[in-house]
Amino acid sequence: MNTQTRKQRERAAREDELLDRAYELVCESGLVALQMSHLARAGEVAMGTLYSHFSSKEDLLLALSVRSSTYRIEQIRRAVEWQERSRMRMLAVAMADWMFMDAHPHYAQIDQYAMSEVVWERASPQRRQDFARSREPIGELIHAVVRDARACGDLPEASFSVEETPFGLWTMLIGTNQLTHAAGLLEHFKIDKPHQLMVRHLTVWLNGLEWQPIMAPDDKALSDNLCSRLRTEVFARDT
Amino acid sequence: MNTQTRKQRERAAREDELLDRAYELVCESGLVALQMSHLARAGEVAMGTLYSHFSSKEDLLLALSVRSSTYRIEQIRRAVEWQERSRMRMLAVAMADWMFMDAHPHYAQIDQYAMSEVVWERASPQRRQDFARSREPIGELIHAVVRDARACGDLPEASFSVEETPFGLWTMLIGTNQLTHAAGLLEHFKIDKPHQLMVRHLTVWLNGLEWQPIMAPDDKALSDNLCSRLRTEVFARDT
DNA sequence: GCGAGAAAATGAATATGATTCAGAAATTGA
DNA sequence: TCAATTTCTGAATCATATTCATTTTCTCGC
Repeated sequence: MNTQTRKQRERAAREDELLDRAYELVCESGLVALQMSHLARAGEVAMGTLYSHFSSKEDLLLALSVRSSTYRIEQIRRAVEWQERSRMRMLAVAMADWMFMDAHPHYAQIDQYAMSEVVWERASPQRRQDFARSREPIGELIHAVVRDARACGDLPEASFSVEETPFGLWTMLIGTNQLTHAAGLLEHFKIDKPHQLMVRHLTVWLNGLEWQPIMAPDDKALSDNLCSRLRTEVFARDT
Repeated sequence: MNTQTRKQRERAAREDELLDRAYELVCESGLVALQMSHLARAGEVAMGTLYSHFSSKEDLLLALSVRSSTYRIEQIRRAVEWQERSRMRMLAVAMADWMFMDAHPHYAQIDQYAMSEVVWERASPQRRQDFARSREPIGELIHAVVRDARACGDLPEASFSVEETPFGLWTMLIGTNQLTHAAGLLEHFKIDKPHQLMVRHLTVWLNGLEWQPIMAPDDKALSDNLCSRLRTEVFARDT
């Protein structure tokens, strides 16, 4: 435990502190209004120090997105560890993500913005790699569910590799999130509750994969029931 | 045909001209490098004139996205008018969109960026409405396919309304596009050809809807065949 | 504990680029 | 033709991200 590491730890702690402050600022006045000088003031550091942590504003935003992974992972882990059949757990993963975004709309917004090429390209390569790595555990958790499902025969062997299987879920989650952020657009197309609708389409998709037990996508009671069970059994006592 | 309308037409023509130039600039040096002053120079107008057309840079970007609708619609119309069973046409819609994005990656990028809250919020309310309206025909085209499918019994009556039915397709398209723009991320998760993979997941989803005739998602030959038939029969002689 | 050298922090100055607006030019209508 | 109105102009302004010459703090051999 030499000096070097202590310094590094302190530095990491401050970076975390700065990200906390940045997130607070976003919550207070919105992502559009986030300014580096405000963050420097809020974090009680000079501009130069701020820039020694984040190579650009975009780098900071991607760092925020990296940070959100921790919370997401925690939610998803609970969903995956639920004592239920694999298909329910898969659906729970989607709900976990949704509940995360519902509880932290600003993270949802930042995540979406960070993945636009404009931000992605201006962030440092290091940060981009951090981002990819920070999401790895989510992949692993979900892949484990796929493997379980295959092992117990709930999910037939298909041409999809384990890695390819969750792609449909992933794109629906991201697509729904993106549509949600264009205020007024979904209303225009008579889409009322995008997340609920997404869950129904996920049910359709799971049926298409022949993931047992097959469910009726119009079983609203089941979906509501699942949702409330998740809230009480899996995500109890959360923010 | 009084003076007023002629003037309005001229104004609209210039706006179109400016959008042409803006798109060219994006193609030449990228979205990140797009500058209002460059556009003013390229379009041979003063800054003030530029701002009389677009209330902000973000407004311009959303206008570009609106403009891309025209091209998208043309592609999708062809797909929808294809002389095939409804399910094939639905898949063709997705491919049309993909082919559009493949042929115009910069529009794909702009569309995605424009739908981030940061851009969306800073664009004028008028432009946002224009955007929603510009996408309406796409909705109508797709809804027509759903109605056809229902009418001829290819798609069973389900709890989804006609408007709700394409949501799964829509989110997969948007989600795939977004993931594609975060360079390196998909590679990190061992996803090789996102668009092809998306088509396979769409097949799964269509199967889940019980949209006849049911197809095997792993039928690579079929997917490739569909793709090449589309190219020759539907989108022949395109950019 | 002391001081030279290295590392880190500072924030005023700079740079970039979006946006404005007072005046110039063009158009309209009597 | 010309006063009123509309449109256009681009230099000036403003907002902010980013830099870097100085100052401060830390490290370590003596």
